[in-house]
Amino acid sequence: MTDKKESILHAALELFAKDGYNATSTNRIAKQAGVSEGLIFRHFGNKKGLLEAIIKDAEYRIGQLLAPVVFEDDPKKVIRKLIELPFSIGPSEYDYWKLQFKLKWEEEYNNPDKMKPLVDKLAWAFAELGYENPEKEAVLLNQIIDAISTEILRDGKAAQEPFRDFLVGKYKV
Amino acid sequence: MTDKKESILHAALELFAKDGYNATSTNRIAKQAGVSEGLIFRHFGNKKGLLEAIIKDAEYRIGQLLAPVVFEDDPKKVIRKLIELPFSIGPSEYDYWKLQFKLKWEEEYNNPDKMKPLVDKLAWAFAELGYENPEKEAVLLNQIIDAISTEILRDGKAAQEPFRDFLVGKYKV
DNA sequence: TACTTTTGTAAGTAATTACTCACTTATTAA
DNA sequence: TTAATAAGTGAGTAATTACTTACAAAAGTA
Repeated sequence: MTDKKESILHAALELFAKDGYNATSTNRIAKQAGVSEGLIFRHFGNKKGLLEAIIKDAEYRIGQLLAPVVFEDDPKKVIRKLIELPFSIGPSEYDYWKLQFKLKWEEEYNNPDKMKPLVDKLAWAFAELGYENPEKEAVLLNQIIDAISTEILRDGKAAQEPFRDFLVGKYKV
Repeated sequence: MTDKKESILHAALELFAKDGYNATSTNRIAKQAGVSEGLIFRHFGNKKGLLEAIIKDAEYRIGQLLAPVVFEDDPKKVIRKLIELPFSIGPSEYDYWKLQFKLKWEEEYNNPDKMKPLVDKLAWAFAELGYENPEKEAVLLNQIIDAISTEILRDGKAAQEPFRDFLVGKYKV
């Protein structure tokens, strides 16, 4: 991976996350990356190819972030770690998440099964803890974390901070 | 409101909800509405003006939908009615909701206080029912309903149906 | 060294974009 | 009836779009 190729990926991620895929022209990406516009097409074929490269990257990073939850063996800790997850995201990763959430509404790039390993692990944890409907509890908590992450990305961590303890208390983890 | 003006609003809503604001050209809107492109600008000034007219309309409809919850006086019924709300949305209203959710990520049109009256009512209901943290419970349930609505818009009601009873049971309403 | 491949650029391209303008037709008001 | 306003059209426009191409520099390889 050359420096300029990385510049393109970085600039495009930032702009796609801020303004959206369609509202971002390859011209602006090239300018922000400090490269010629043609280089985008040399490296990624077309604009969609650039988006797909970014998505691949984002999925890898999200996988890395979820790993400590999915590979945790103590059911209580599984739940606690997930609740704390959105608060542990560094601002440098914000753009990856923002793009991820925006793409949820672009049918072509929405992959509902992406979170399945996590939800499965949660269901296991809730089952271990004797919950009556572990699968539904799992989906529900996953949705809650999703919603909190959304709020954090929009308004920052501070406003959501009280929720961490509230949830930890509610689930007794 | 003339017929053609309404055609424009209807076509634009459909296309904005499906493909997004930026990916929808005024040319396509005019074609789908069966009017000349110039008429869009006669009625709405510019493309943004058209979007704003649709948003105004959508906010009114969402207000109408929330009214039965906000003006309910029995705290248990407040919660129950909110849980059942996303399942009572008619498919004819789907486009309004889809657009609403998509715009959440366009900073210019995101209005976080839109749901405040609802969350306040929920907080009141939870307080009446003796919950320890009524405000947080309110925000949490609001987020859950938000997430369920999102899923319904993407995959249909059927897949989310089991959650209605699950939540009604969980909140004992 | 000499040759090949990769990386990079600048100047194009045709198509599409949001929007304007001169004009006609319909509706309303005096 | 007539005058004024509103609704509607179709053919423009300049700017922007994603993408191409011809070519040069750099890097890798023998």
